[in-house]
Amino acid sequence: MEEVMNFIMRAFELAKDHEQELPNIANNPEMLFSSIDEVEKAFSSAKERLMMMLSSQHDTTTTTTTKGSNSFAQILSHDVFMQNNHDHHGQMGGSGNSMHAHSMNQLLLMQHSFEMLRSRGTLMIGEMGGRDVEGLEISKGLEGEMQGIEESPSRPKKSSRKNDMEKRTEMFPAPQIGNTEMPPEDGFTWRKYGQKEILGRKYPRSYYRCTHQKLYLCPAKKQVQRLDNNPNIVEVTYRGEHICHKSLTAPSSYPPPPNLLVNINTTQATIPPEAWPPAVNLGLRGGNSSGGPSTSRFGIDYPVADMADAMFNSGSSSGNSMESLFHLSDDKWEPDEKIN
DNA sequence: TTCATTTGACCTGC
DNA sequence: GCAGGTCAAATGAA
Repeated sequence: MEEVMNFIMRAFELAKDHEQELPNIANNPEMLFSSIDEVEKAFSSAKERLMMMLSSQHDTTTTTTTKGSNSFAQILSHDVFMQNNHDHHGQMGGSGNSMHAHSMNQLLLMQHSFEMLRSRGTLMIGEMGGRDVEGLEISKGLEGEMQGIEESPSRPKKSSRKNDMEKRTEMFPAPQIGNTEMPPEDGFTWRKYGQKEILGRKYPRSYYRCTHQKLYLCPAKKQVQRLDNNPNIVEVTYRGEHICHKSLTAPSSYPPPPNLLVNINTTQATIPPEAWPPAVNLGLRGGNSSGGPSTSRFGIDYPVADMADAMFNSGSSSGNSMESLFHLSDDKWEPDEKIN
Protein backbone atom coordinates (compact mmCIF):
# COMPACT_ATOMS: atom_id res chain seq x y z
CA MET A 1 0.00 0.00 0.00
CA GLU A 2 2.86 2.28 0.83
CA GLU A 3 4.13 1.93 -2.68
CA VAL A 4 0.77 2.85 -4.13
CA MET A 5 0.51 5.89 -1.96
CA ASN A 6 3.96 6.96 -2.99
CA PHE A 7 2.86 6.86 -6.60
CA ILE A 8 -0.22 8.84 -5.81
CA MET A 9 1.61 11.44 -3.81
CA ARG A 10 4.18 11.68 -6.55
CA ALA A 11 1.44 12.32 -9.07
CA PHE A 12 -0.04 15.05 -6.92
CA GLU A 13 3.36 16.64 -6.53
CA LEU A 14 3.91 16.55 -10.24
CA ALA A 15 0.56 18.13 -10.83
CA LYS A 16 1.39 20.91 -8.40
CA ASP A 17 4.77 21.46 -10.02
CA HIS A 18 3.19 21.73 -13.41
CA GLU A 19 0.63 24.11 -12.07
CA GLN A 20 3.38 26.52 -11.12
CA GLU A 21 4.96 26.19 -14.51
CA LEU A 22 1.72 26.52 -16.35
CA PRO A 23 1.90 30.27 -17.07
CA ASN A 24 5.30 29.75 -18.69
CA ILE A 25 4.26 26.90 -20.92
CA ALA A 26 0.70 27.91 -21.60
CA ASN A 27 1.50 28.76 -25.20
CA ASN A 28 3.50 25.66 -25.84
CA PRO A 29 1.22 22.71 -26.56
CA GLU A 30 4.10 20.27 -26.76
CA MET A 31 5.34 21.21 -23.36
CA LEU A 32 1.84 21.07 -22.03
CA PHE A 33 1.38 17.65 -23.47
CA SER A 34 4.56 16.27 -22.02
CA SER A 35 3.76 17.75 -18.62
CA ILE A 36 0.38 16.15 -18.59
CA ASP A 37 1.76 12.93 -19.90
CA GLU A 38 4.12 12.82 -16.97
CA VAL A 39 1.33 13.27 -14.47
CA GLU A 40 -0.82 10.82 -16.29
CA LYS A 41 1.82 8.15 -16.10
CA ALA A 42 2.26 8.71 -12.40
CA PHE A 43 -1.47 8.31 -11.82
CA SER A 44 -1.63 5.34 -14.10
CA SER A 45 1.12 3.58 -12.20
CA ALA A 46 -0.69 4.18 -8.96
CA LYS A 47 -3.92 2.99 -10.44
CA GLU A 48 -2.47 -0.18 -11.84
CA ARG A 49 -0.80 -1.13 -8.61
CA LEU A 50 -3.88 -0.30 -6.66
CA MET A 51 -5.99 -2.42 -8.94
CA MET A 52 -3.60 -5.31 -8.59
CA MET A 53 -3.68 -4.97 -4.86
CA LEU A 54 -7.43 -4.73 -4.70
CA SER A 55 -7.97 -7.67 -6.96
CA SER A 56 -5.91 -9.82 -4.64
CA GLN A 57 -7.32 -8.67 -1.36
CA HIS A 58 -10.80 -7.44 -2.04
CA ASP A 59 -12.72 -10.50 -0.97
CA THR A 60 -15.39 -8.94 1.19
CA THR A 61 -18.97 -8.51 0.11
CA THR A 62 -19.78 -4.87 -0.24
CA THR A 63 -23.08 -3.46 0.85
CA THR A 64 -22.23 0.10 0.09
CA THR A 65 -25.02 2.49 -0.63
CA THR A 66 -23.01 4.65 -2.92
CA LYS A 67 -24.12 5.24 -6.44
CA GLY A 68 -22.86 3.06 -9.20
CA SER A 69 -21.66 -0.47 -9.18
CA ASN A 70 -18.31 -2.09 -9.45
CA SER A 71 -16.65 1.24 -9.90
CA PHE A 72 -13.25 2.29 -8.84
CA ALA A 73 -14.85 4.81 -6.55
CA GLN A 74 -16.98 2.19 -4.96
CA ILE A 75 -14.09 -0.07 -4.28
CA LEU A 76 -12.18 2.78 -2.80
CA SER A 77 -15.07 4.02 -0.79
CA HIS A 78 -15.49 0.62 0.68
CA ASP A 79 -11.90 0.56 1.79
CA VAL A 80 -12.08 4.04 3.21
CA PHE A 81 -15.20 3.22 5.13
CA MET A 82 -13.71 0.01 6.33
CA GLN A 83 -10.79 1.93 7.63
CA ASN A 84 -12.86 4.52 9.37
CA ASN A 85 -15.25 2.14 10.95
CA HIS A 86 -12.77 -0.53 11.86
CA ASP A 87 -9.43 0.93 12.50
CA HIS A 88 -7.76 -2.39 12.17
CA HIS A 89 -8.00 -2.64 8.44
CA GLY A 90 -4.82 -4.31 7.32
CA GLN A 91 -2.63 -2.00 5.32
CA MET A 92 -4.38 1.25 5.88
CA GLY A 93 -5.43 1.13 9.48
CA GLY A 94 -3.99 3.23 12.24
CA SER A 95 -3.88 6.91 12.84
CA GLY A 96 -0.39 7.16 11.47
CA ASN A 97 -1.75 6.56 8.03
CA SER A 98 -4.34 9.26 8.09
CA MET A 99 -2.64 10.99 5.23
CA HIS A 100 -3.05 7.88 3.19
CA ALA A 101 -6.68 7.75 4.00
CA HIS A 102 -7.04 11.36 3.02
CA SER A 103 -5.40 10.80 -0.29
CA MET A 104 -7.50 7.77 -0.88
CA ASN A 105 -10.56 9.74 -0.12
CA GLN A 106 -9.46 12.50 -2.42
CA LEU A 107 -9.16 9.95 -5.15
CA LEU A 108 -12.53 8.59 -4.27
CA LEU A 109 -14.11 11.99 -4.46
CA MET A 110 -12.39 12.84 -7.66
CA GLN A 111 -13.45 9.66 -9.27
CA HIS A 112 -16.96 9.83 -7.97
CA SER A 113 -17.43 13.39 -9.10
CA PHE A 114 -16.62 12.47 -12.60
CA GLU A 115 -18.76 9.44 -12.60
CA MET A 116 -21.50 11.80 -11.60
CA LEU A 117 -20.66 14.22 -14.33
CA ARG A 118 -20.58 11.54 -16.89
CA SER A 119 -23.80 10.00 -15.81
CA ARG A 120 -25.44 13.37 -15.76
CA GLY A 121 -24.04 14.29 -19.13
CA THR A 122 -25.24 11.04 -20.59
CA LEU A 123 -28.63 11.66 -19.16
CA MET A 124 -28.74 15.08 -20.67
CA ILE A 125 -27.96 13.74 -24.06
CA GLY A 126 -30.59 11.10 -23.73
CA GLU A 127 -33.16 13.58 -22.63
CA MET A 128 -32.09 16.38 -24.87
CA GLY A 129 -35.38 16.31 -26.68
CA GLY A 130 -37.46 16.98 -23.64
CA ARG A 131 -35.29 19.41 -21.82
CA ASP A 132 -36.50 22.51 -23.51
CA VAL A 133 -40.05 21.76 -22.66
CA GLU A 134 -39.12 21.00 -19.13
CA GLY A 135 -37.07 24.14 -18.81
CA LEU A 136 -39.88 26.18 -20.22
CA GLU A 137 -42.26 24.85 -17.67
CA ILE A 138 -39.88 25.64 -14.88
CA SER A 139 -39.39 29.11 -16.22
CA LYS A 140 -43.09 29.63 -16.26
CA GLY A 141 -43.25 28.59 -12.67
CA LEU A 142 -40.61 31.09 -11.79
CA GLU A 143 -42.36 33.74 -13.76
CA GLY A 144 -45.32 33.14 -11.56
CA GLU A 145 -43.14 33.57 -8.56
CA MET A 146 -41.79 36.80 -9.87
CA GLN A 147 -45.27 38.08 -10.35
CA GLY A 148 -45.99 37.07 -6.83
CA ILE A 149 -43.05 39.08 -5.67
CA GLU A 150 -44.27 42.14 -7.45
CA GLU A 151 -47.73 41.81 -6.04
CA SER A 152 -46.51 41.29 -2.51
CA PRO A 153 -45.57 44.55 -0.88
CA SER A 154 -43.64 43.11 2.02
CA ARG A 155 -42.28 39.63 1.77
CA PRO A 156 -42.24 37.76 -1.48
CA LYS A 157 -44.59 34.90 -1.83
CA LYS A 158 -42.82 31.62 -1.68
CA SER A 159 -43.21 28.93 -4.19
CA SER A 160 -45.32 26.01 -3.24
CA ARG A 161 -43.44 23.18 -1.70
CA LYS A 162 -45.69 20.79 -3.48
CA ASN A 163 -44.51 21.87 -6.85
CA ASP A 164 -43.93 19.56 -9.75
CA MET A 165 -40.20 19.86 -9.60
CA GLU A 166 -38.54 16.62 -10.35
CA LYS A 167 -36.96 15.16 -7.26
CA ARG A 168 -34.24 12.59 -7.19
CA THR A 169 -32.03 11.38 -4.42
CA GLU A 170 -28.51 10.11 -4.70
CA MET A 171 -25.99 8.86 -2.22
CA PHE A 172 -22.44 10.11 -2.12
CA PRO A 173 -19.45 9.34 0.02
CA ALA A 174 -18.99 12.22 2.41
CA PRO A 175 -15.76 14.18 2.36
CA GLN A 176 -13.60 13.23 5.26
CA ILE A 177 -10.99 15.87 4.92
CA GLY A 178 -11.14 19.61 5.14
CA ASN A 179 -14.64 20.86 5.42
CA THR A 180 -16.52 17.63 5.86
CA GLU A 181 -19.81 19.47 5.56
CA MET A 182 -18.98 20.40 2.03
CA PRO A 183 -21.36 18.76 -0.38
CA PRO A 184 -19.89 16.42 -2.92
CA GLU A 185 -18.71 17.83 -6.17
CA ASP A 186 -21.33 17.27 -8.81
CA GLY A 187 -20.33 19.62 -11.54
CA PHE A 188 -22.55 22.53 -10.72
CA THR A 189 -22.06 25.62 -8.67
CA TRP A 190 -24.25 25.80 -5.61
CA ARG A 191 -24.95 28.43 -3.04
CA LYS A 192 -26.05 27.47 0.41
CA TYR A 193 -29.14 29.29 1.54
CA GLY A 194 -30.18 27.44 4.61
CA GLN A 195 -29.56 24.76 7.13
CA LYS A 196 -32.10 23.11 9.33
CA GLU A 197 -32.27 20.53 12.05
CA ILE A 198 -34.64 17.84 10.89
CA LEU A 199 -36.78 16.02 13.35
CA GLY A 200 -35.55 12.52 13.97
CA ARG A 201 -32.36 13.11 12.06
CA LYS A 202 -29.01 13.26 13.72
CA TYR A 203 -27.45 15.69 11.30
CA PRO A 204 -28.79 18.97 9.98
CA ARG A 205 -29.99 19.29 6.42
CA SER A 206 -28.34 21.87 4.22
CA TYR A 207 -30.15 23.63 1.43
CA TYR A 208 -28.43 24.73 -1.72
CA ARG A 209 -29.58 26.45 -4.86
CA CYS A 210 -27.88 27.12 -8.13
CA THR A 211 -25.47 30.03 -7.94
CA HIS A 212 -27.04 31.42 -11.09
CA GLN A 213 -30.56 31.28 -9.85
CA LYS A 214 -31.00 35.01 -10.02
CA LEU A 215 -29.00 35.61 -13.15
CA TYR A 216 -30.55 32.87 -15.23
CA LEU A 217 -33.60 32.00 -13.18
CA CYS A 218 -32.14 28.57 -12.77
CA PRO A 219 -34.51 26.60 -10.53
CA ALA A 220 -32.12 23.82 -9.55
CA LYS A 221 -31.83 23.11 -5.86
CA LYS A 222 -30.42 20.41 -3.74
CA GLN A 223 -30.57 19.25 -0.15
CA VAL A 224 -27.62 17.61 1.49
CA GLN A 225 -28.03 15.41 4.52
CA ARG A 226 -25.77 12.92 6.22
CA LEU A 227 -27.20 9.56 6.99
CA ASP A 228 -27.81 8.89 10.64
CA ASN A 229 -26.43 5.41 10.60
CA ASN A 230 -23.49 6.21 8.38
CA PRO A 231 -22.12 9.76 8.46
CA ASN A 232 -19.71 8.76 5.73
CA ILE A 233 -22.60 8.83 3.31
CA VAL A 234 -24.48 11.95 2.37
CA GLU A 235 -27.88 11.86 0.83
CA VAL A 236 -28.28 14.50 -1.84
CA THR A 237 -31.74 15.33 -3.06
CA TYR A 238 -31.87 17.26 -6.31
CA ARG A 239 -34.91 19.29 -7.23
CA GLY A 240 -35.39 20.99 -10.52
CA GLU A 241 -33.17 20.96 -13.53
CA HIS A 242 -30.40 23.36 -14.32
CA ILE A 243 -31.30 25.71 -17.10
CA CYS A 244 -28.40 28.08 -16.55
CA HIS A 245 -26.05 26.08 -18.76
CA LYS A 246 -28.45 26.38 -21.65
CA SER A 247 -27.78 30.06 -21.84
CA LEU A 248 -24.94 30.85 -24.22
CA THR A 249 -23.48 33.16 -21.66
CA ALA A 250 -24.06 31.01 -18.68
CA PRO A 251 -20.77 30.52 -16.92
CA SER A 252 -21.16 27.08 -15.52
CA SER A 253 -22.66 23.68 -15.62
CA TYR A 254 -21.69 22.18 -18.86
CA PRO A 255 -21.82 18.48 -19.44
CA PRO A 256 -18.58 16.58 -19.62
CA PRO A 257 -16.67 16.39 -22.86
CA PRO A 258 -18.22 14.14 -25.47
CA ASN A 259 -15.29 11.80 -25.63
CA LEU A 260 -15.58 11.18 -21.92
CA LEU A 261 -19.13 10.18 -22.47
CA VAL A 262 -18.02 7.78 -25.09
CA ASN A 263 -15.96 6.09 -22.45
CA ILE A 264 -19.15 5.20 -20.65
CA ASN A 265 -21.40 4.30 -23.46
CA THR A 266 -20.19 4.40 -26.97
CA THR A 267 -23.69 4.11 -28.30
CA GLN A 268 -24.69 7.45 -26.85
CA ALA A 269 -25.09 10.34 -29.17
CA THR A 270 -22.20 12.73 -28.84
CA ILE A 271 -22.35 16.42 -28.37
CA PRO A 272 -21.10 18.34 -31.37
CA PRO A 273 -17.84 20.08 -30.61
CA GLU A 274 -19.34 23.49 -31.03
CA ALA A 275 -21.82 22.74 -28.29
CA TRP A 276 -19.16 22.07 -25.78
CA PRO A 277 -17.88 24.98 -23.72
CA PRO A 278 -14.53 25.76 -25.10
CA ALA A 279 -12.52 27.83 -22.69
CA VAL A 280 -10.49 25.46 -20.63
CA ASN A 281 -8.69 26.93 -17.72
CA LEU A 282 -5.99 24.51 -16.83
CA GLY A 283 -5.32 26.03 -13.49
CA LEU A 284 -4.35 23.08 -11.36
CA ARG A 285 -5.58 24.49 -8.18
CA GLY A 286 -4.26 23.06 -5.03
CA GLY A 287 -5.89 22.83 -1.65
CA ASN A 288 -6.24 26.57 -1.29
CA SER A 289 -8.65 27.06 -4.10
CA SER A 290 -10.26 30.44 -4.35
CA GLY A 291 -13.65 29.15 -5.28
CA GLY A 292 -15.16 29.47 -1.85
CA PRO A 293 -15.65 26.77 0.67
CA SER A 294 -18.82 25.16 -0.48
CA THR A 295 -19.07 25.85 -4.11
CA SER A 296 -18.06 23.43 -6.76
CA ARG A 297 -17.09 24.51 -10.17
CA PHE A 298 -16.86 22.52 -13.28
CA GLY A 299 -18.00 24.70 -16.09
CA ILE A 300 -14.97 26.75 -16.85
CA ASP A 301 -12.18 25.28 -14.84
CA TYR A 302 -10.61 21.89 -15.09
CA PRO A 303 -8.75 21.40 -11.85
CA VAL A 304 -6.57 18.49 -10.91
CA ALA A 305 -9.59 16.31 -10.43
CA ASP A 306 -10.56 16.71 -14.06
CA MET A 307 -7.19 15.68 -15.25
CA ALA A 308 -7.04 12.84 -12.82
CA ASP A 309 -10.31 11.57 -14.12
CA ALA A 310 -9.11 11.64 -17.64
CA MET A 311 -6.10 9.71 -16.48
CA PHE A 312 -8.04 7.17 -14.53
CA ASN A 313 -10.32 6.48 -17.38
CA SER A 314 -8.15 6.85 -20.38
CA GLY A 315 -5.95 3.86 -19.88
CA SER A 316 -2.27 4.12 -19.27
CA SER A 317 -1.14 4.41 -22.83
CA SER A 318 -3.79 6.48 -24.48
CA GLY A 319 -3.59 10.21 -24.53
CA ASN A 320 -7.00 10.73 -26.01
CA SER A 321 -8.72 11.96 -22.91
CA MET A 322 -6.11 14.48 -22.20
CA GLU A 323 -6.06 15.59 -25.76
CA SER A 324 -9.76 16.04 -25.53
CA LEU A 325 -9.29 18.52 -22.77
CA PHE A 326 -6.80 20.56 -24.70
CA HIS A 327 -8.63 20.53 -27.96
CA LEU A 328 -11.20 22.66 -26.35
CA SER A 329 -8.90 25.47 -25.49
CA ASP A 330 -9.05 27.12 -28.89
CA ASP A 331 -12.56 28.41 -28.71
CA LYS A 332 -13.53 31.72 -27.31
CA TRP A 333 -15.86 31.38 -24.45
CA GLU A 334 -15.49 33.91 -21.75
CA PRO A 335 -16.81 33.36 -18.30
CA ASP A 336 -18.83 36.34 -17.23
CA GLU A 337 -19.40 35.25 -13.67
CA LYS A 338 -17.12 37.82 -12.14
CA ILE A 339 -17.95 40.64 -14.47
CA ASN A 340 -21.02 41.78 -12.66
C1' DT B 1 -15.96 45.70 -2.33
C1' DT B 2 -17.98 41.55 -3.56
C1' DC B 3 -19.70 37.28 -2.72
C1' DA B 4 -20.68 33.15 0.15
C1' DT B 5 -22.12 31.35 4.59
C1' DT B 6 -24.62 31.49 8.86
C1' DT B 7 -28.68 31.66 11.36
C1' DG B 8 -32.96 33.36 13.33
C1' DA B 9 -37.34 34.43 11.64
C1' DC B 10 -40.95 33.77 8.58
C1' DC B 11 -44.00 31.15 5.38
C1' DT B 12 -46.58 27.14 3.88
C1' DG B 13 -48.44 22.51 3.75
C1' DC B 14 -50.14 18.88 6.41
C1' DG C 1 -49.53 23.65 15.77
C1' DC C 2 -45.66 21.40 13.89
C1' DA C 3 -42.09 20.54 10.70
C1' DG C 4 -39.85 21.50 6.53
C1' DG C 5 -38.41 24.98 3.34
C1' DT C 6 -36.99 29.70 2.38
C1' DC C 7 -35.71 34.49 3.19
C1' DA C 8 -32.62 38.03 4.33
C1' DA C 9 -29.69 40.57 7.60
C1' DA C 10 -25.38 39.91 9.74
C1' DT C 11 -20.95 38.27 9.32
C1' DG C 12 -16.71 36.69 7.36
C1' DA C 13 -13.37 35.68 3.76
C1' DA C 14 -10.82 36.89 -0.25
